[in-house]
Amino acid sequence: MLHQYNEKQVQIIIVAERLFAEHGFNGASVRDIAHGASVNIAMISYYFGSKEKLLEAIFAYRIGTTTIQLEHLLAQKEISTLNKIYIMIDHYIEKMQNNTHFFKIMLSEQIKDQENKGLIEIIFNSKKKNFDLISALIAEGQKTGQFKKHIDISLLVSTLVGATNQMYIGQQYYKRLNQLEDMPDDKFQALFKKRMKLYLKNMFNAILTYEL
Amino acid sequence: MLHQYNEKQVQIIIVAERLFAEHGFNGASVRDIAHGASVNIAMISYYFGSKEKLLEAIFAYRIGTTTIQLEHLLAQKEISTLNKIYIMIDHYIEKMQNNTHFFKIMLSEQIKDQENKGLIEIIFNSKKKNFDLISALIAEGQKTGQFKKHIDISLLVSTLVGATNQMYIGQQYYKRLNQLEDMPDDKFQALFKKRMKLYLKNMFNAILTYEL
Amino acid sequence: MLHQYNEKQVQIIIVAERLFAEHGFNGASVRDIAHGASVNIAMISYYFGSKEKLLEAIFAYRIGTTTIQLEHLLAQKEISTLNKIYIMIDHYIEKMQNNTHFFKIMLSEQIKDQENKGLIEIIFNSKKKNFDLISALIAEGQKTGQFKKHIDISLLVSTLVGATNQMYIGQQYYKRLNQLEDMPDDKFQALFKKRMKLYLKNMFNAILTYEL
Amino acid sequence: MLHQYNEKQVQIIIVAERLFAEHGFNGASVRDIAHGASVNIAMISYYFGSKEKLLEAIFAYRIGTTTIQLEHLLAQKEISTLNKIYIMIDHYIEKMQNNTHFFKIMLSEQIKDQENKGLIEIIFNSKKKNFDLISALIAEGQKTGQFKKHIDISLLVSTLVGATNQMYIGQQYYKRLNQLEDMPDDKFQALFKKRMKLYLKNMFNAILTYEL
DNA sequence: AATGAATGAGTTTTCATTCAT
DNA sequence: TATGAATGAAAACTCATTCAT
Repeated sequence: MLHQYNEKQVQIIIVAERLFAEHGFNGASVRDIAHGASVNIAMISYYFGSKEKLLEAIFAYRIGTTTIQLEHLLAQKEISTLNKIYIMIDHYIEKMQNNTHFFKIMLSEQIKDQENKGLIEIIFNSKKKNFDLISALIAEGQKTGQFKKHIDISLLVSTLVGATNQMYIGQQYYKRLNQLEDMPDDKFQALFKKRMKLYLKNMFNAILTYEL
Repeated sequence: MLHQYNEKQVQIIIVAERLFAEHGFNGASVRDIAHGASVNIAMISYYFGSKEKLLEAIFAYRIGTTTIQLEHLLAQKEISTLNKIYIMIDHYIEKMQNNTHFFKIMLSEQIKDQENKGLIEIIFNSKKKNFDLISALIAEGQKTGQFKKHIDISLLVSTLVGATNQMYIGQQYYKRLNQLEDMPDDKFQALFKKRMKLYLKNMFNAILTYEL
Repeated sequence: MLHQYNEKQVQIIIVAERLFAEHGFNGASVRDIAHGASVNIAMISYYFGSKEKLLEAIFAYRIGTTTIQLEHLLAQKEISTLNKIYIMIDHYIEKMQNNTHFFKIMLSEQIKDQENKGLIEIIFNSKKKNFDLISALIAEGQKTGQFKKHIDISLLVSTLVGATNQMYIGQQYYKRLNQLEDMPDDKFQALFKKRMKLYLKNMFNAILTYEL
Repeated sequence: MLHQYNEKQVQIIIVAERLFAEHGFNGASVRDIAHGASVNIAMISYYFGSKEKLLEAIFAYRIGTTTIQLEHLLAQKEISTLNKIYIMIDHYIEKMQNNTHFFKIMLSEQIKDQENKGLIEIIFNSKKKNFDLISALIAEGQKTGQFKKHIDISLLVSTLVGATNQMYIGQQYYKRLNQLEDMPDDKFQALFKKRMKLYLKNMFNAILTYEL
């Protein structure tokens, strides 16, 4: 299951991830990836079999390491359910920021009509894990009466994922629409992240607790 | 401003839109588009100049016709502000469903590092319109005290757009996660749309009115 | 023999001549020519039959009008043979300067392996006329003892044509090699022409009169 | 500086040189060149980067090896200045005959409005070398009083180059104008070369020594 | 007589992959 | 194990010409 990639393979994966994110899967050429990773062109076929398999390798490399730590975090008893939601939001945003490239690829691949069956399964399993994790969390909150009944978990997850992605993708537009173009980029990033977190927490609080 | 495309040009645009959505911009070849539209390959250069320009034409074709009707709808006096929000949500979902391909392309192009400056402007202008429209709406609700203060419009729009997109994109996963695989597709679609609309309306109600 | 070209045809010929000279026959496209002449693309095939025929038309247009005036000039009795040579040189240089484009095309077409049989004949006839004209002139000079015997007329003509062409083509190199780059272009042109004429006259004088 | 081309690259260069000479740069297709050199089409991009770069490679390949031997020849002390001029003429004609294709390309590229800046420099440097070499030679002759004063070296070189090129290019016309069409081609070639050499030597003798 | 639309064959270049070593 | 060389297929685009009107 857990592939062990050697140094050069990881090098290739990192570069490929960036180029796939920046130009799309078809827009990034094996040549460019090889050049970016300072390896011979033939190495990509040699190591991964094909360009498609390289994409899968990226998923295998990134997805393996993710959910576990969150699981542990959420298992802790002394934290309130709502705080766990907040932690999850923070966690998601941080993870997205640290894996921008991968998040973009993941989104891109979901948009397309996926010819690649392998990826569909990988993505489904990842979603399933999130779904189960959050289901448990919501159930916990509902049992204590903190959260309202009848919450569509799938749509709730889509809300978190979709809203966050969209915010992140639309960062530059946010800058312009809110006249923050003069702010230096690192300052803006910090401000933006703060606002996102606050906004999403308020939103989830509202969604989960406010009954019409 | 408003390009008038002839029958064959529209034919090409429709096919290109579908193929760009299904395979990405670089994944769809001019050859395939020409074949799909039953025109000679050279016609695409002849009519649009280049593949990139064809993409821009798709945007020009789709974006021109959109916001106007919504503007009129929201201008009506006898509808309550909250209902206008609901109308907007319905409108967005319907529009998305009727323009799936275009929505996917739009999202795809936002994900990539946009080399195409023309598109960035087109997308920005579209976002600006939505932003202004919703800003006015929210302000209206705030003035009457229905909506809470301090709402980040940009993030709110991102929430609508992102959540809806993500739901729509993840439809097939939704089906599997909620054990609806046996339901015929048209029935599922109807059910899904109903749930989305309901969910989003509740969500927006909560977001806009619930003060911590 | 003498085609009569209408206004639009002449327009096309002028533009084609320039573009063929600047980019070569294959480097200049019918599209560019049509655009440059502000006519419909189809007009070129319509008027001339094909791109190749257009090239022939340029030759027909340019060659028809040339030698006659020189013939008259050289027929005059009161001018000395050597002065006639000088007149011919001046005439050739002026003609070249006023028909740069055509001269370039003519040279270009001679360089290539000529697939176009029509052109070969046209060029041959033009050469034949020059040959005959100069033969008569030289014979005249030889009869009076002014010119030396045994002059290879073909090579002599090649010398005039080739040297002048080469000088003209290499103008910019001349400028740089002789450190005249700061001189304004019109001044340089005048100087260059003056030098060419003087040089060639001296040269021909030497060639024709100096016996080892 | 001096590129080292491998066997296949040289193969391509030789074929490209011929085809560029015969049909012009734009008239010769990469496909034809590849076919002529019995290599895969992609190899041309692979080896040279592009068609234009291939043209530059031809220049690099041909120009590197030329002037050196002439320099040595002219450096010899025991040969009279005039004889050096004769040697130079013989040398130039032989070189032209052995590099017909390249000479044609060189001329072609000078005729066109050169978009290719690289080539301009290459050609200029080559001209500069010839210019310097001949300048020294002429100065030598002038010092001994053999040659007349005030000789425009640039125009003199143009005369040699232009006249010789023009003669060579107009070979077939020469044949017809001098009724030598029945002579077998190899015999004609030999005769023609002999006549050219003799003619040019006489001409240069006259030009350099005959003062009006 | 004149032309906008259309076309098939052509262009150069790049692609992901495989081969020979 | 690793790689420079090589390749066939495909890419987007342009070509000169013709068609329908």
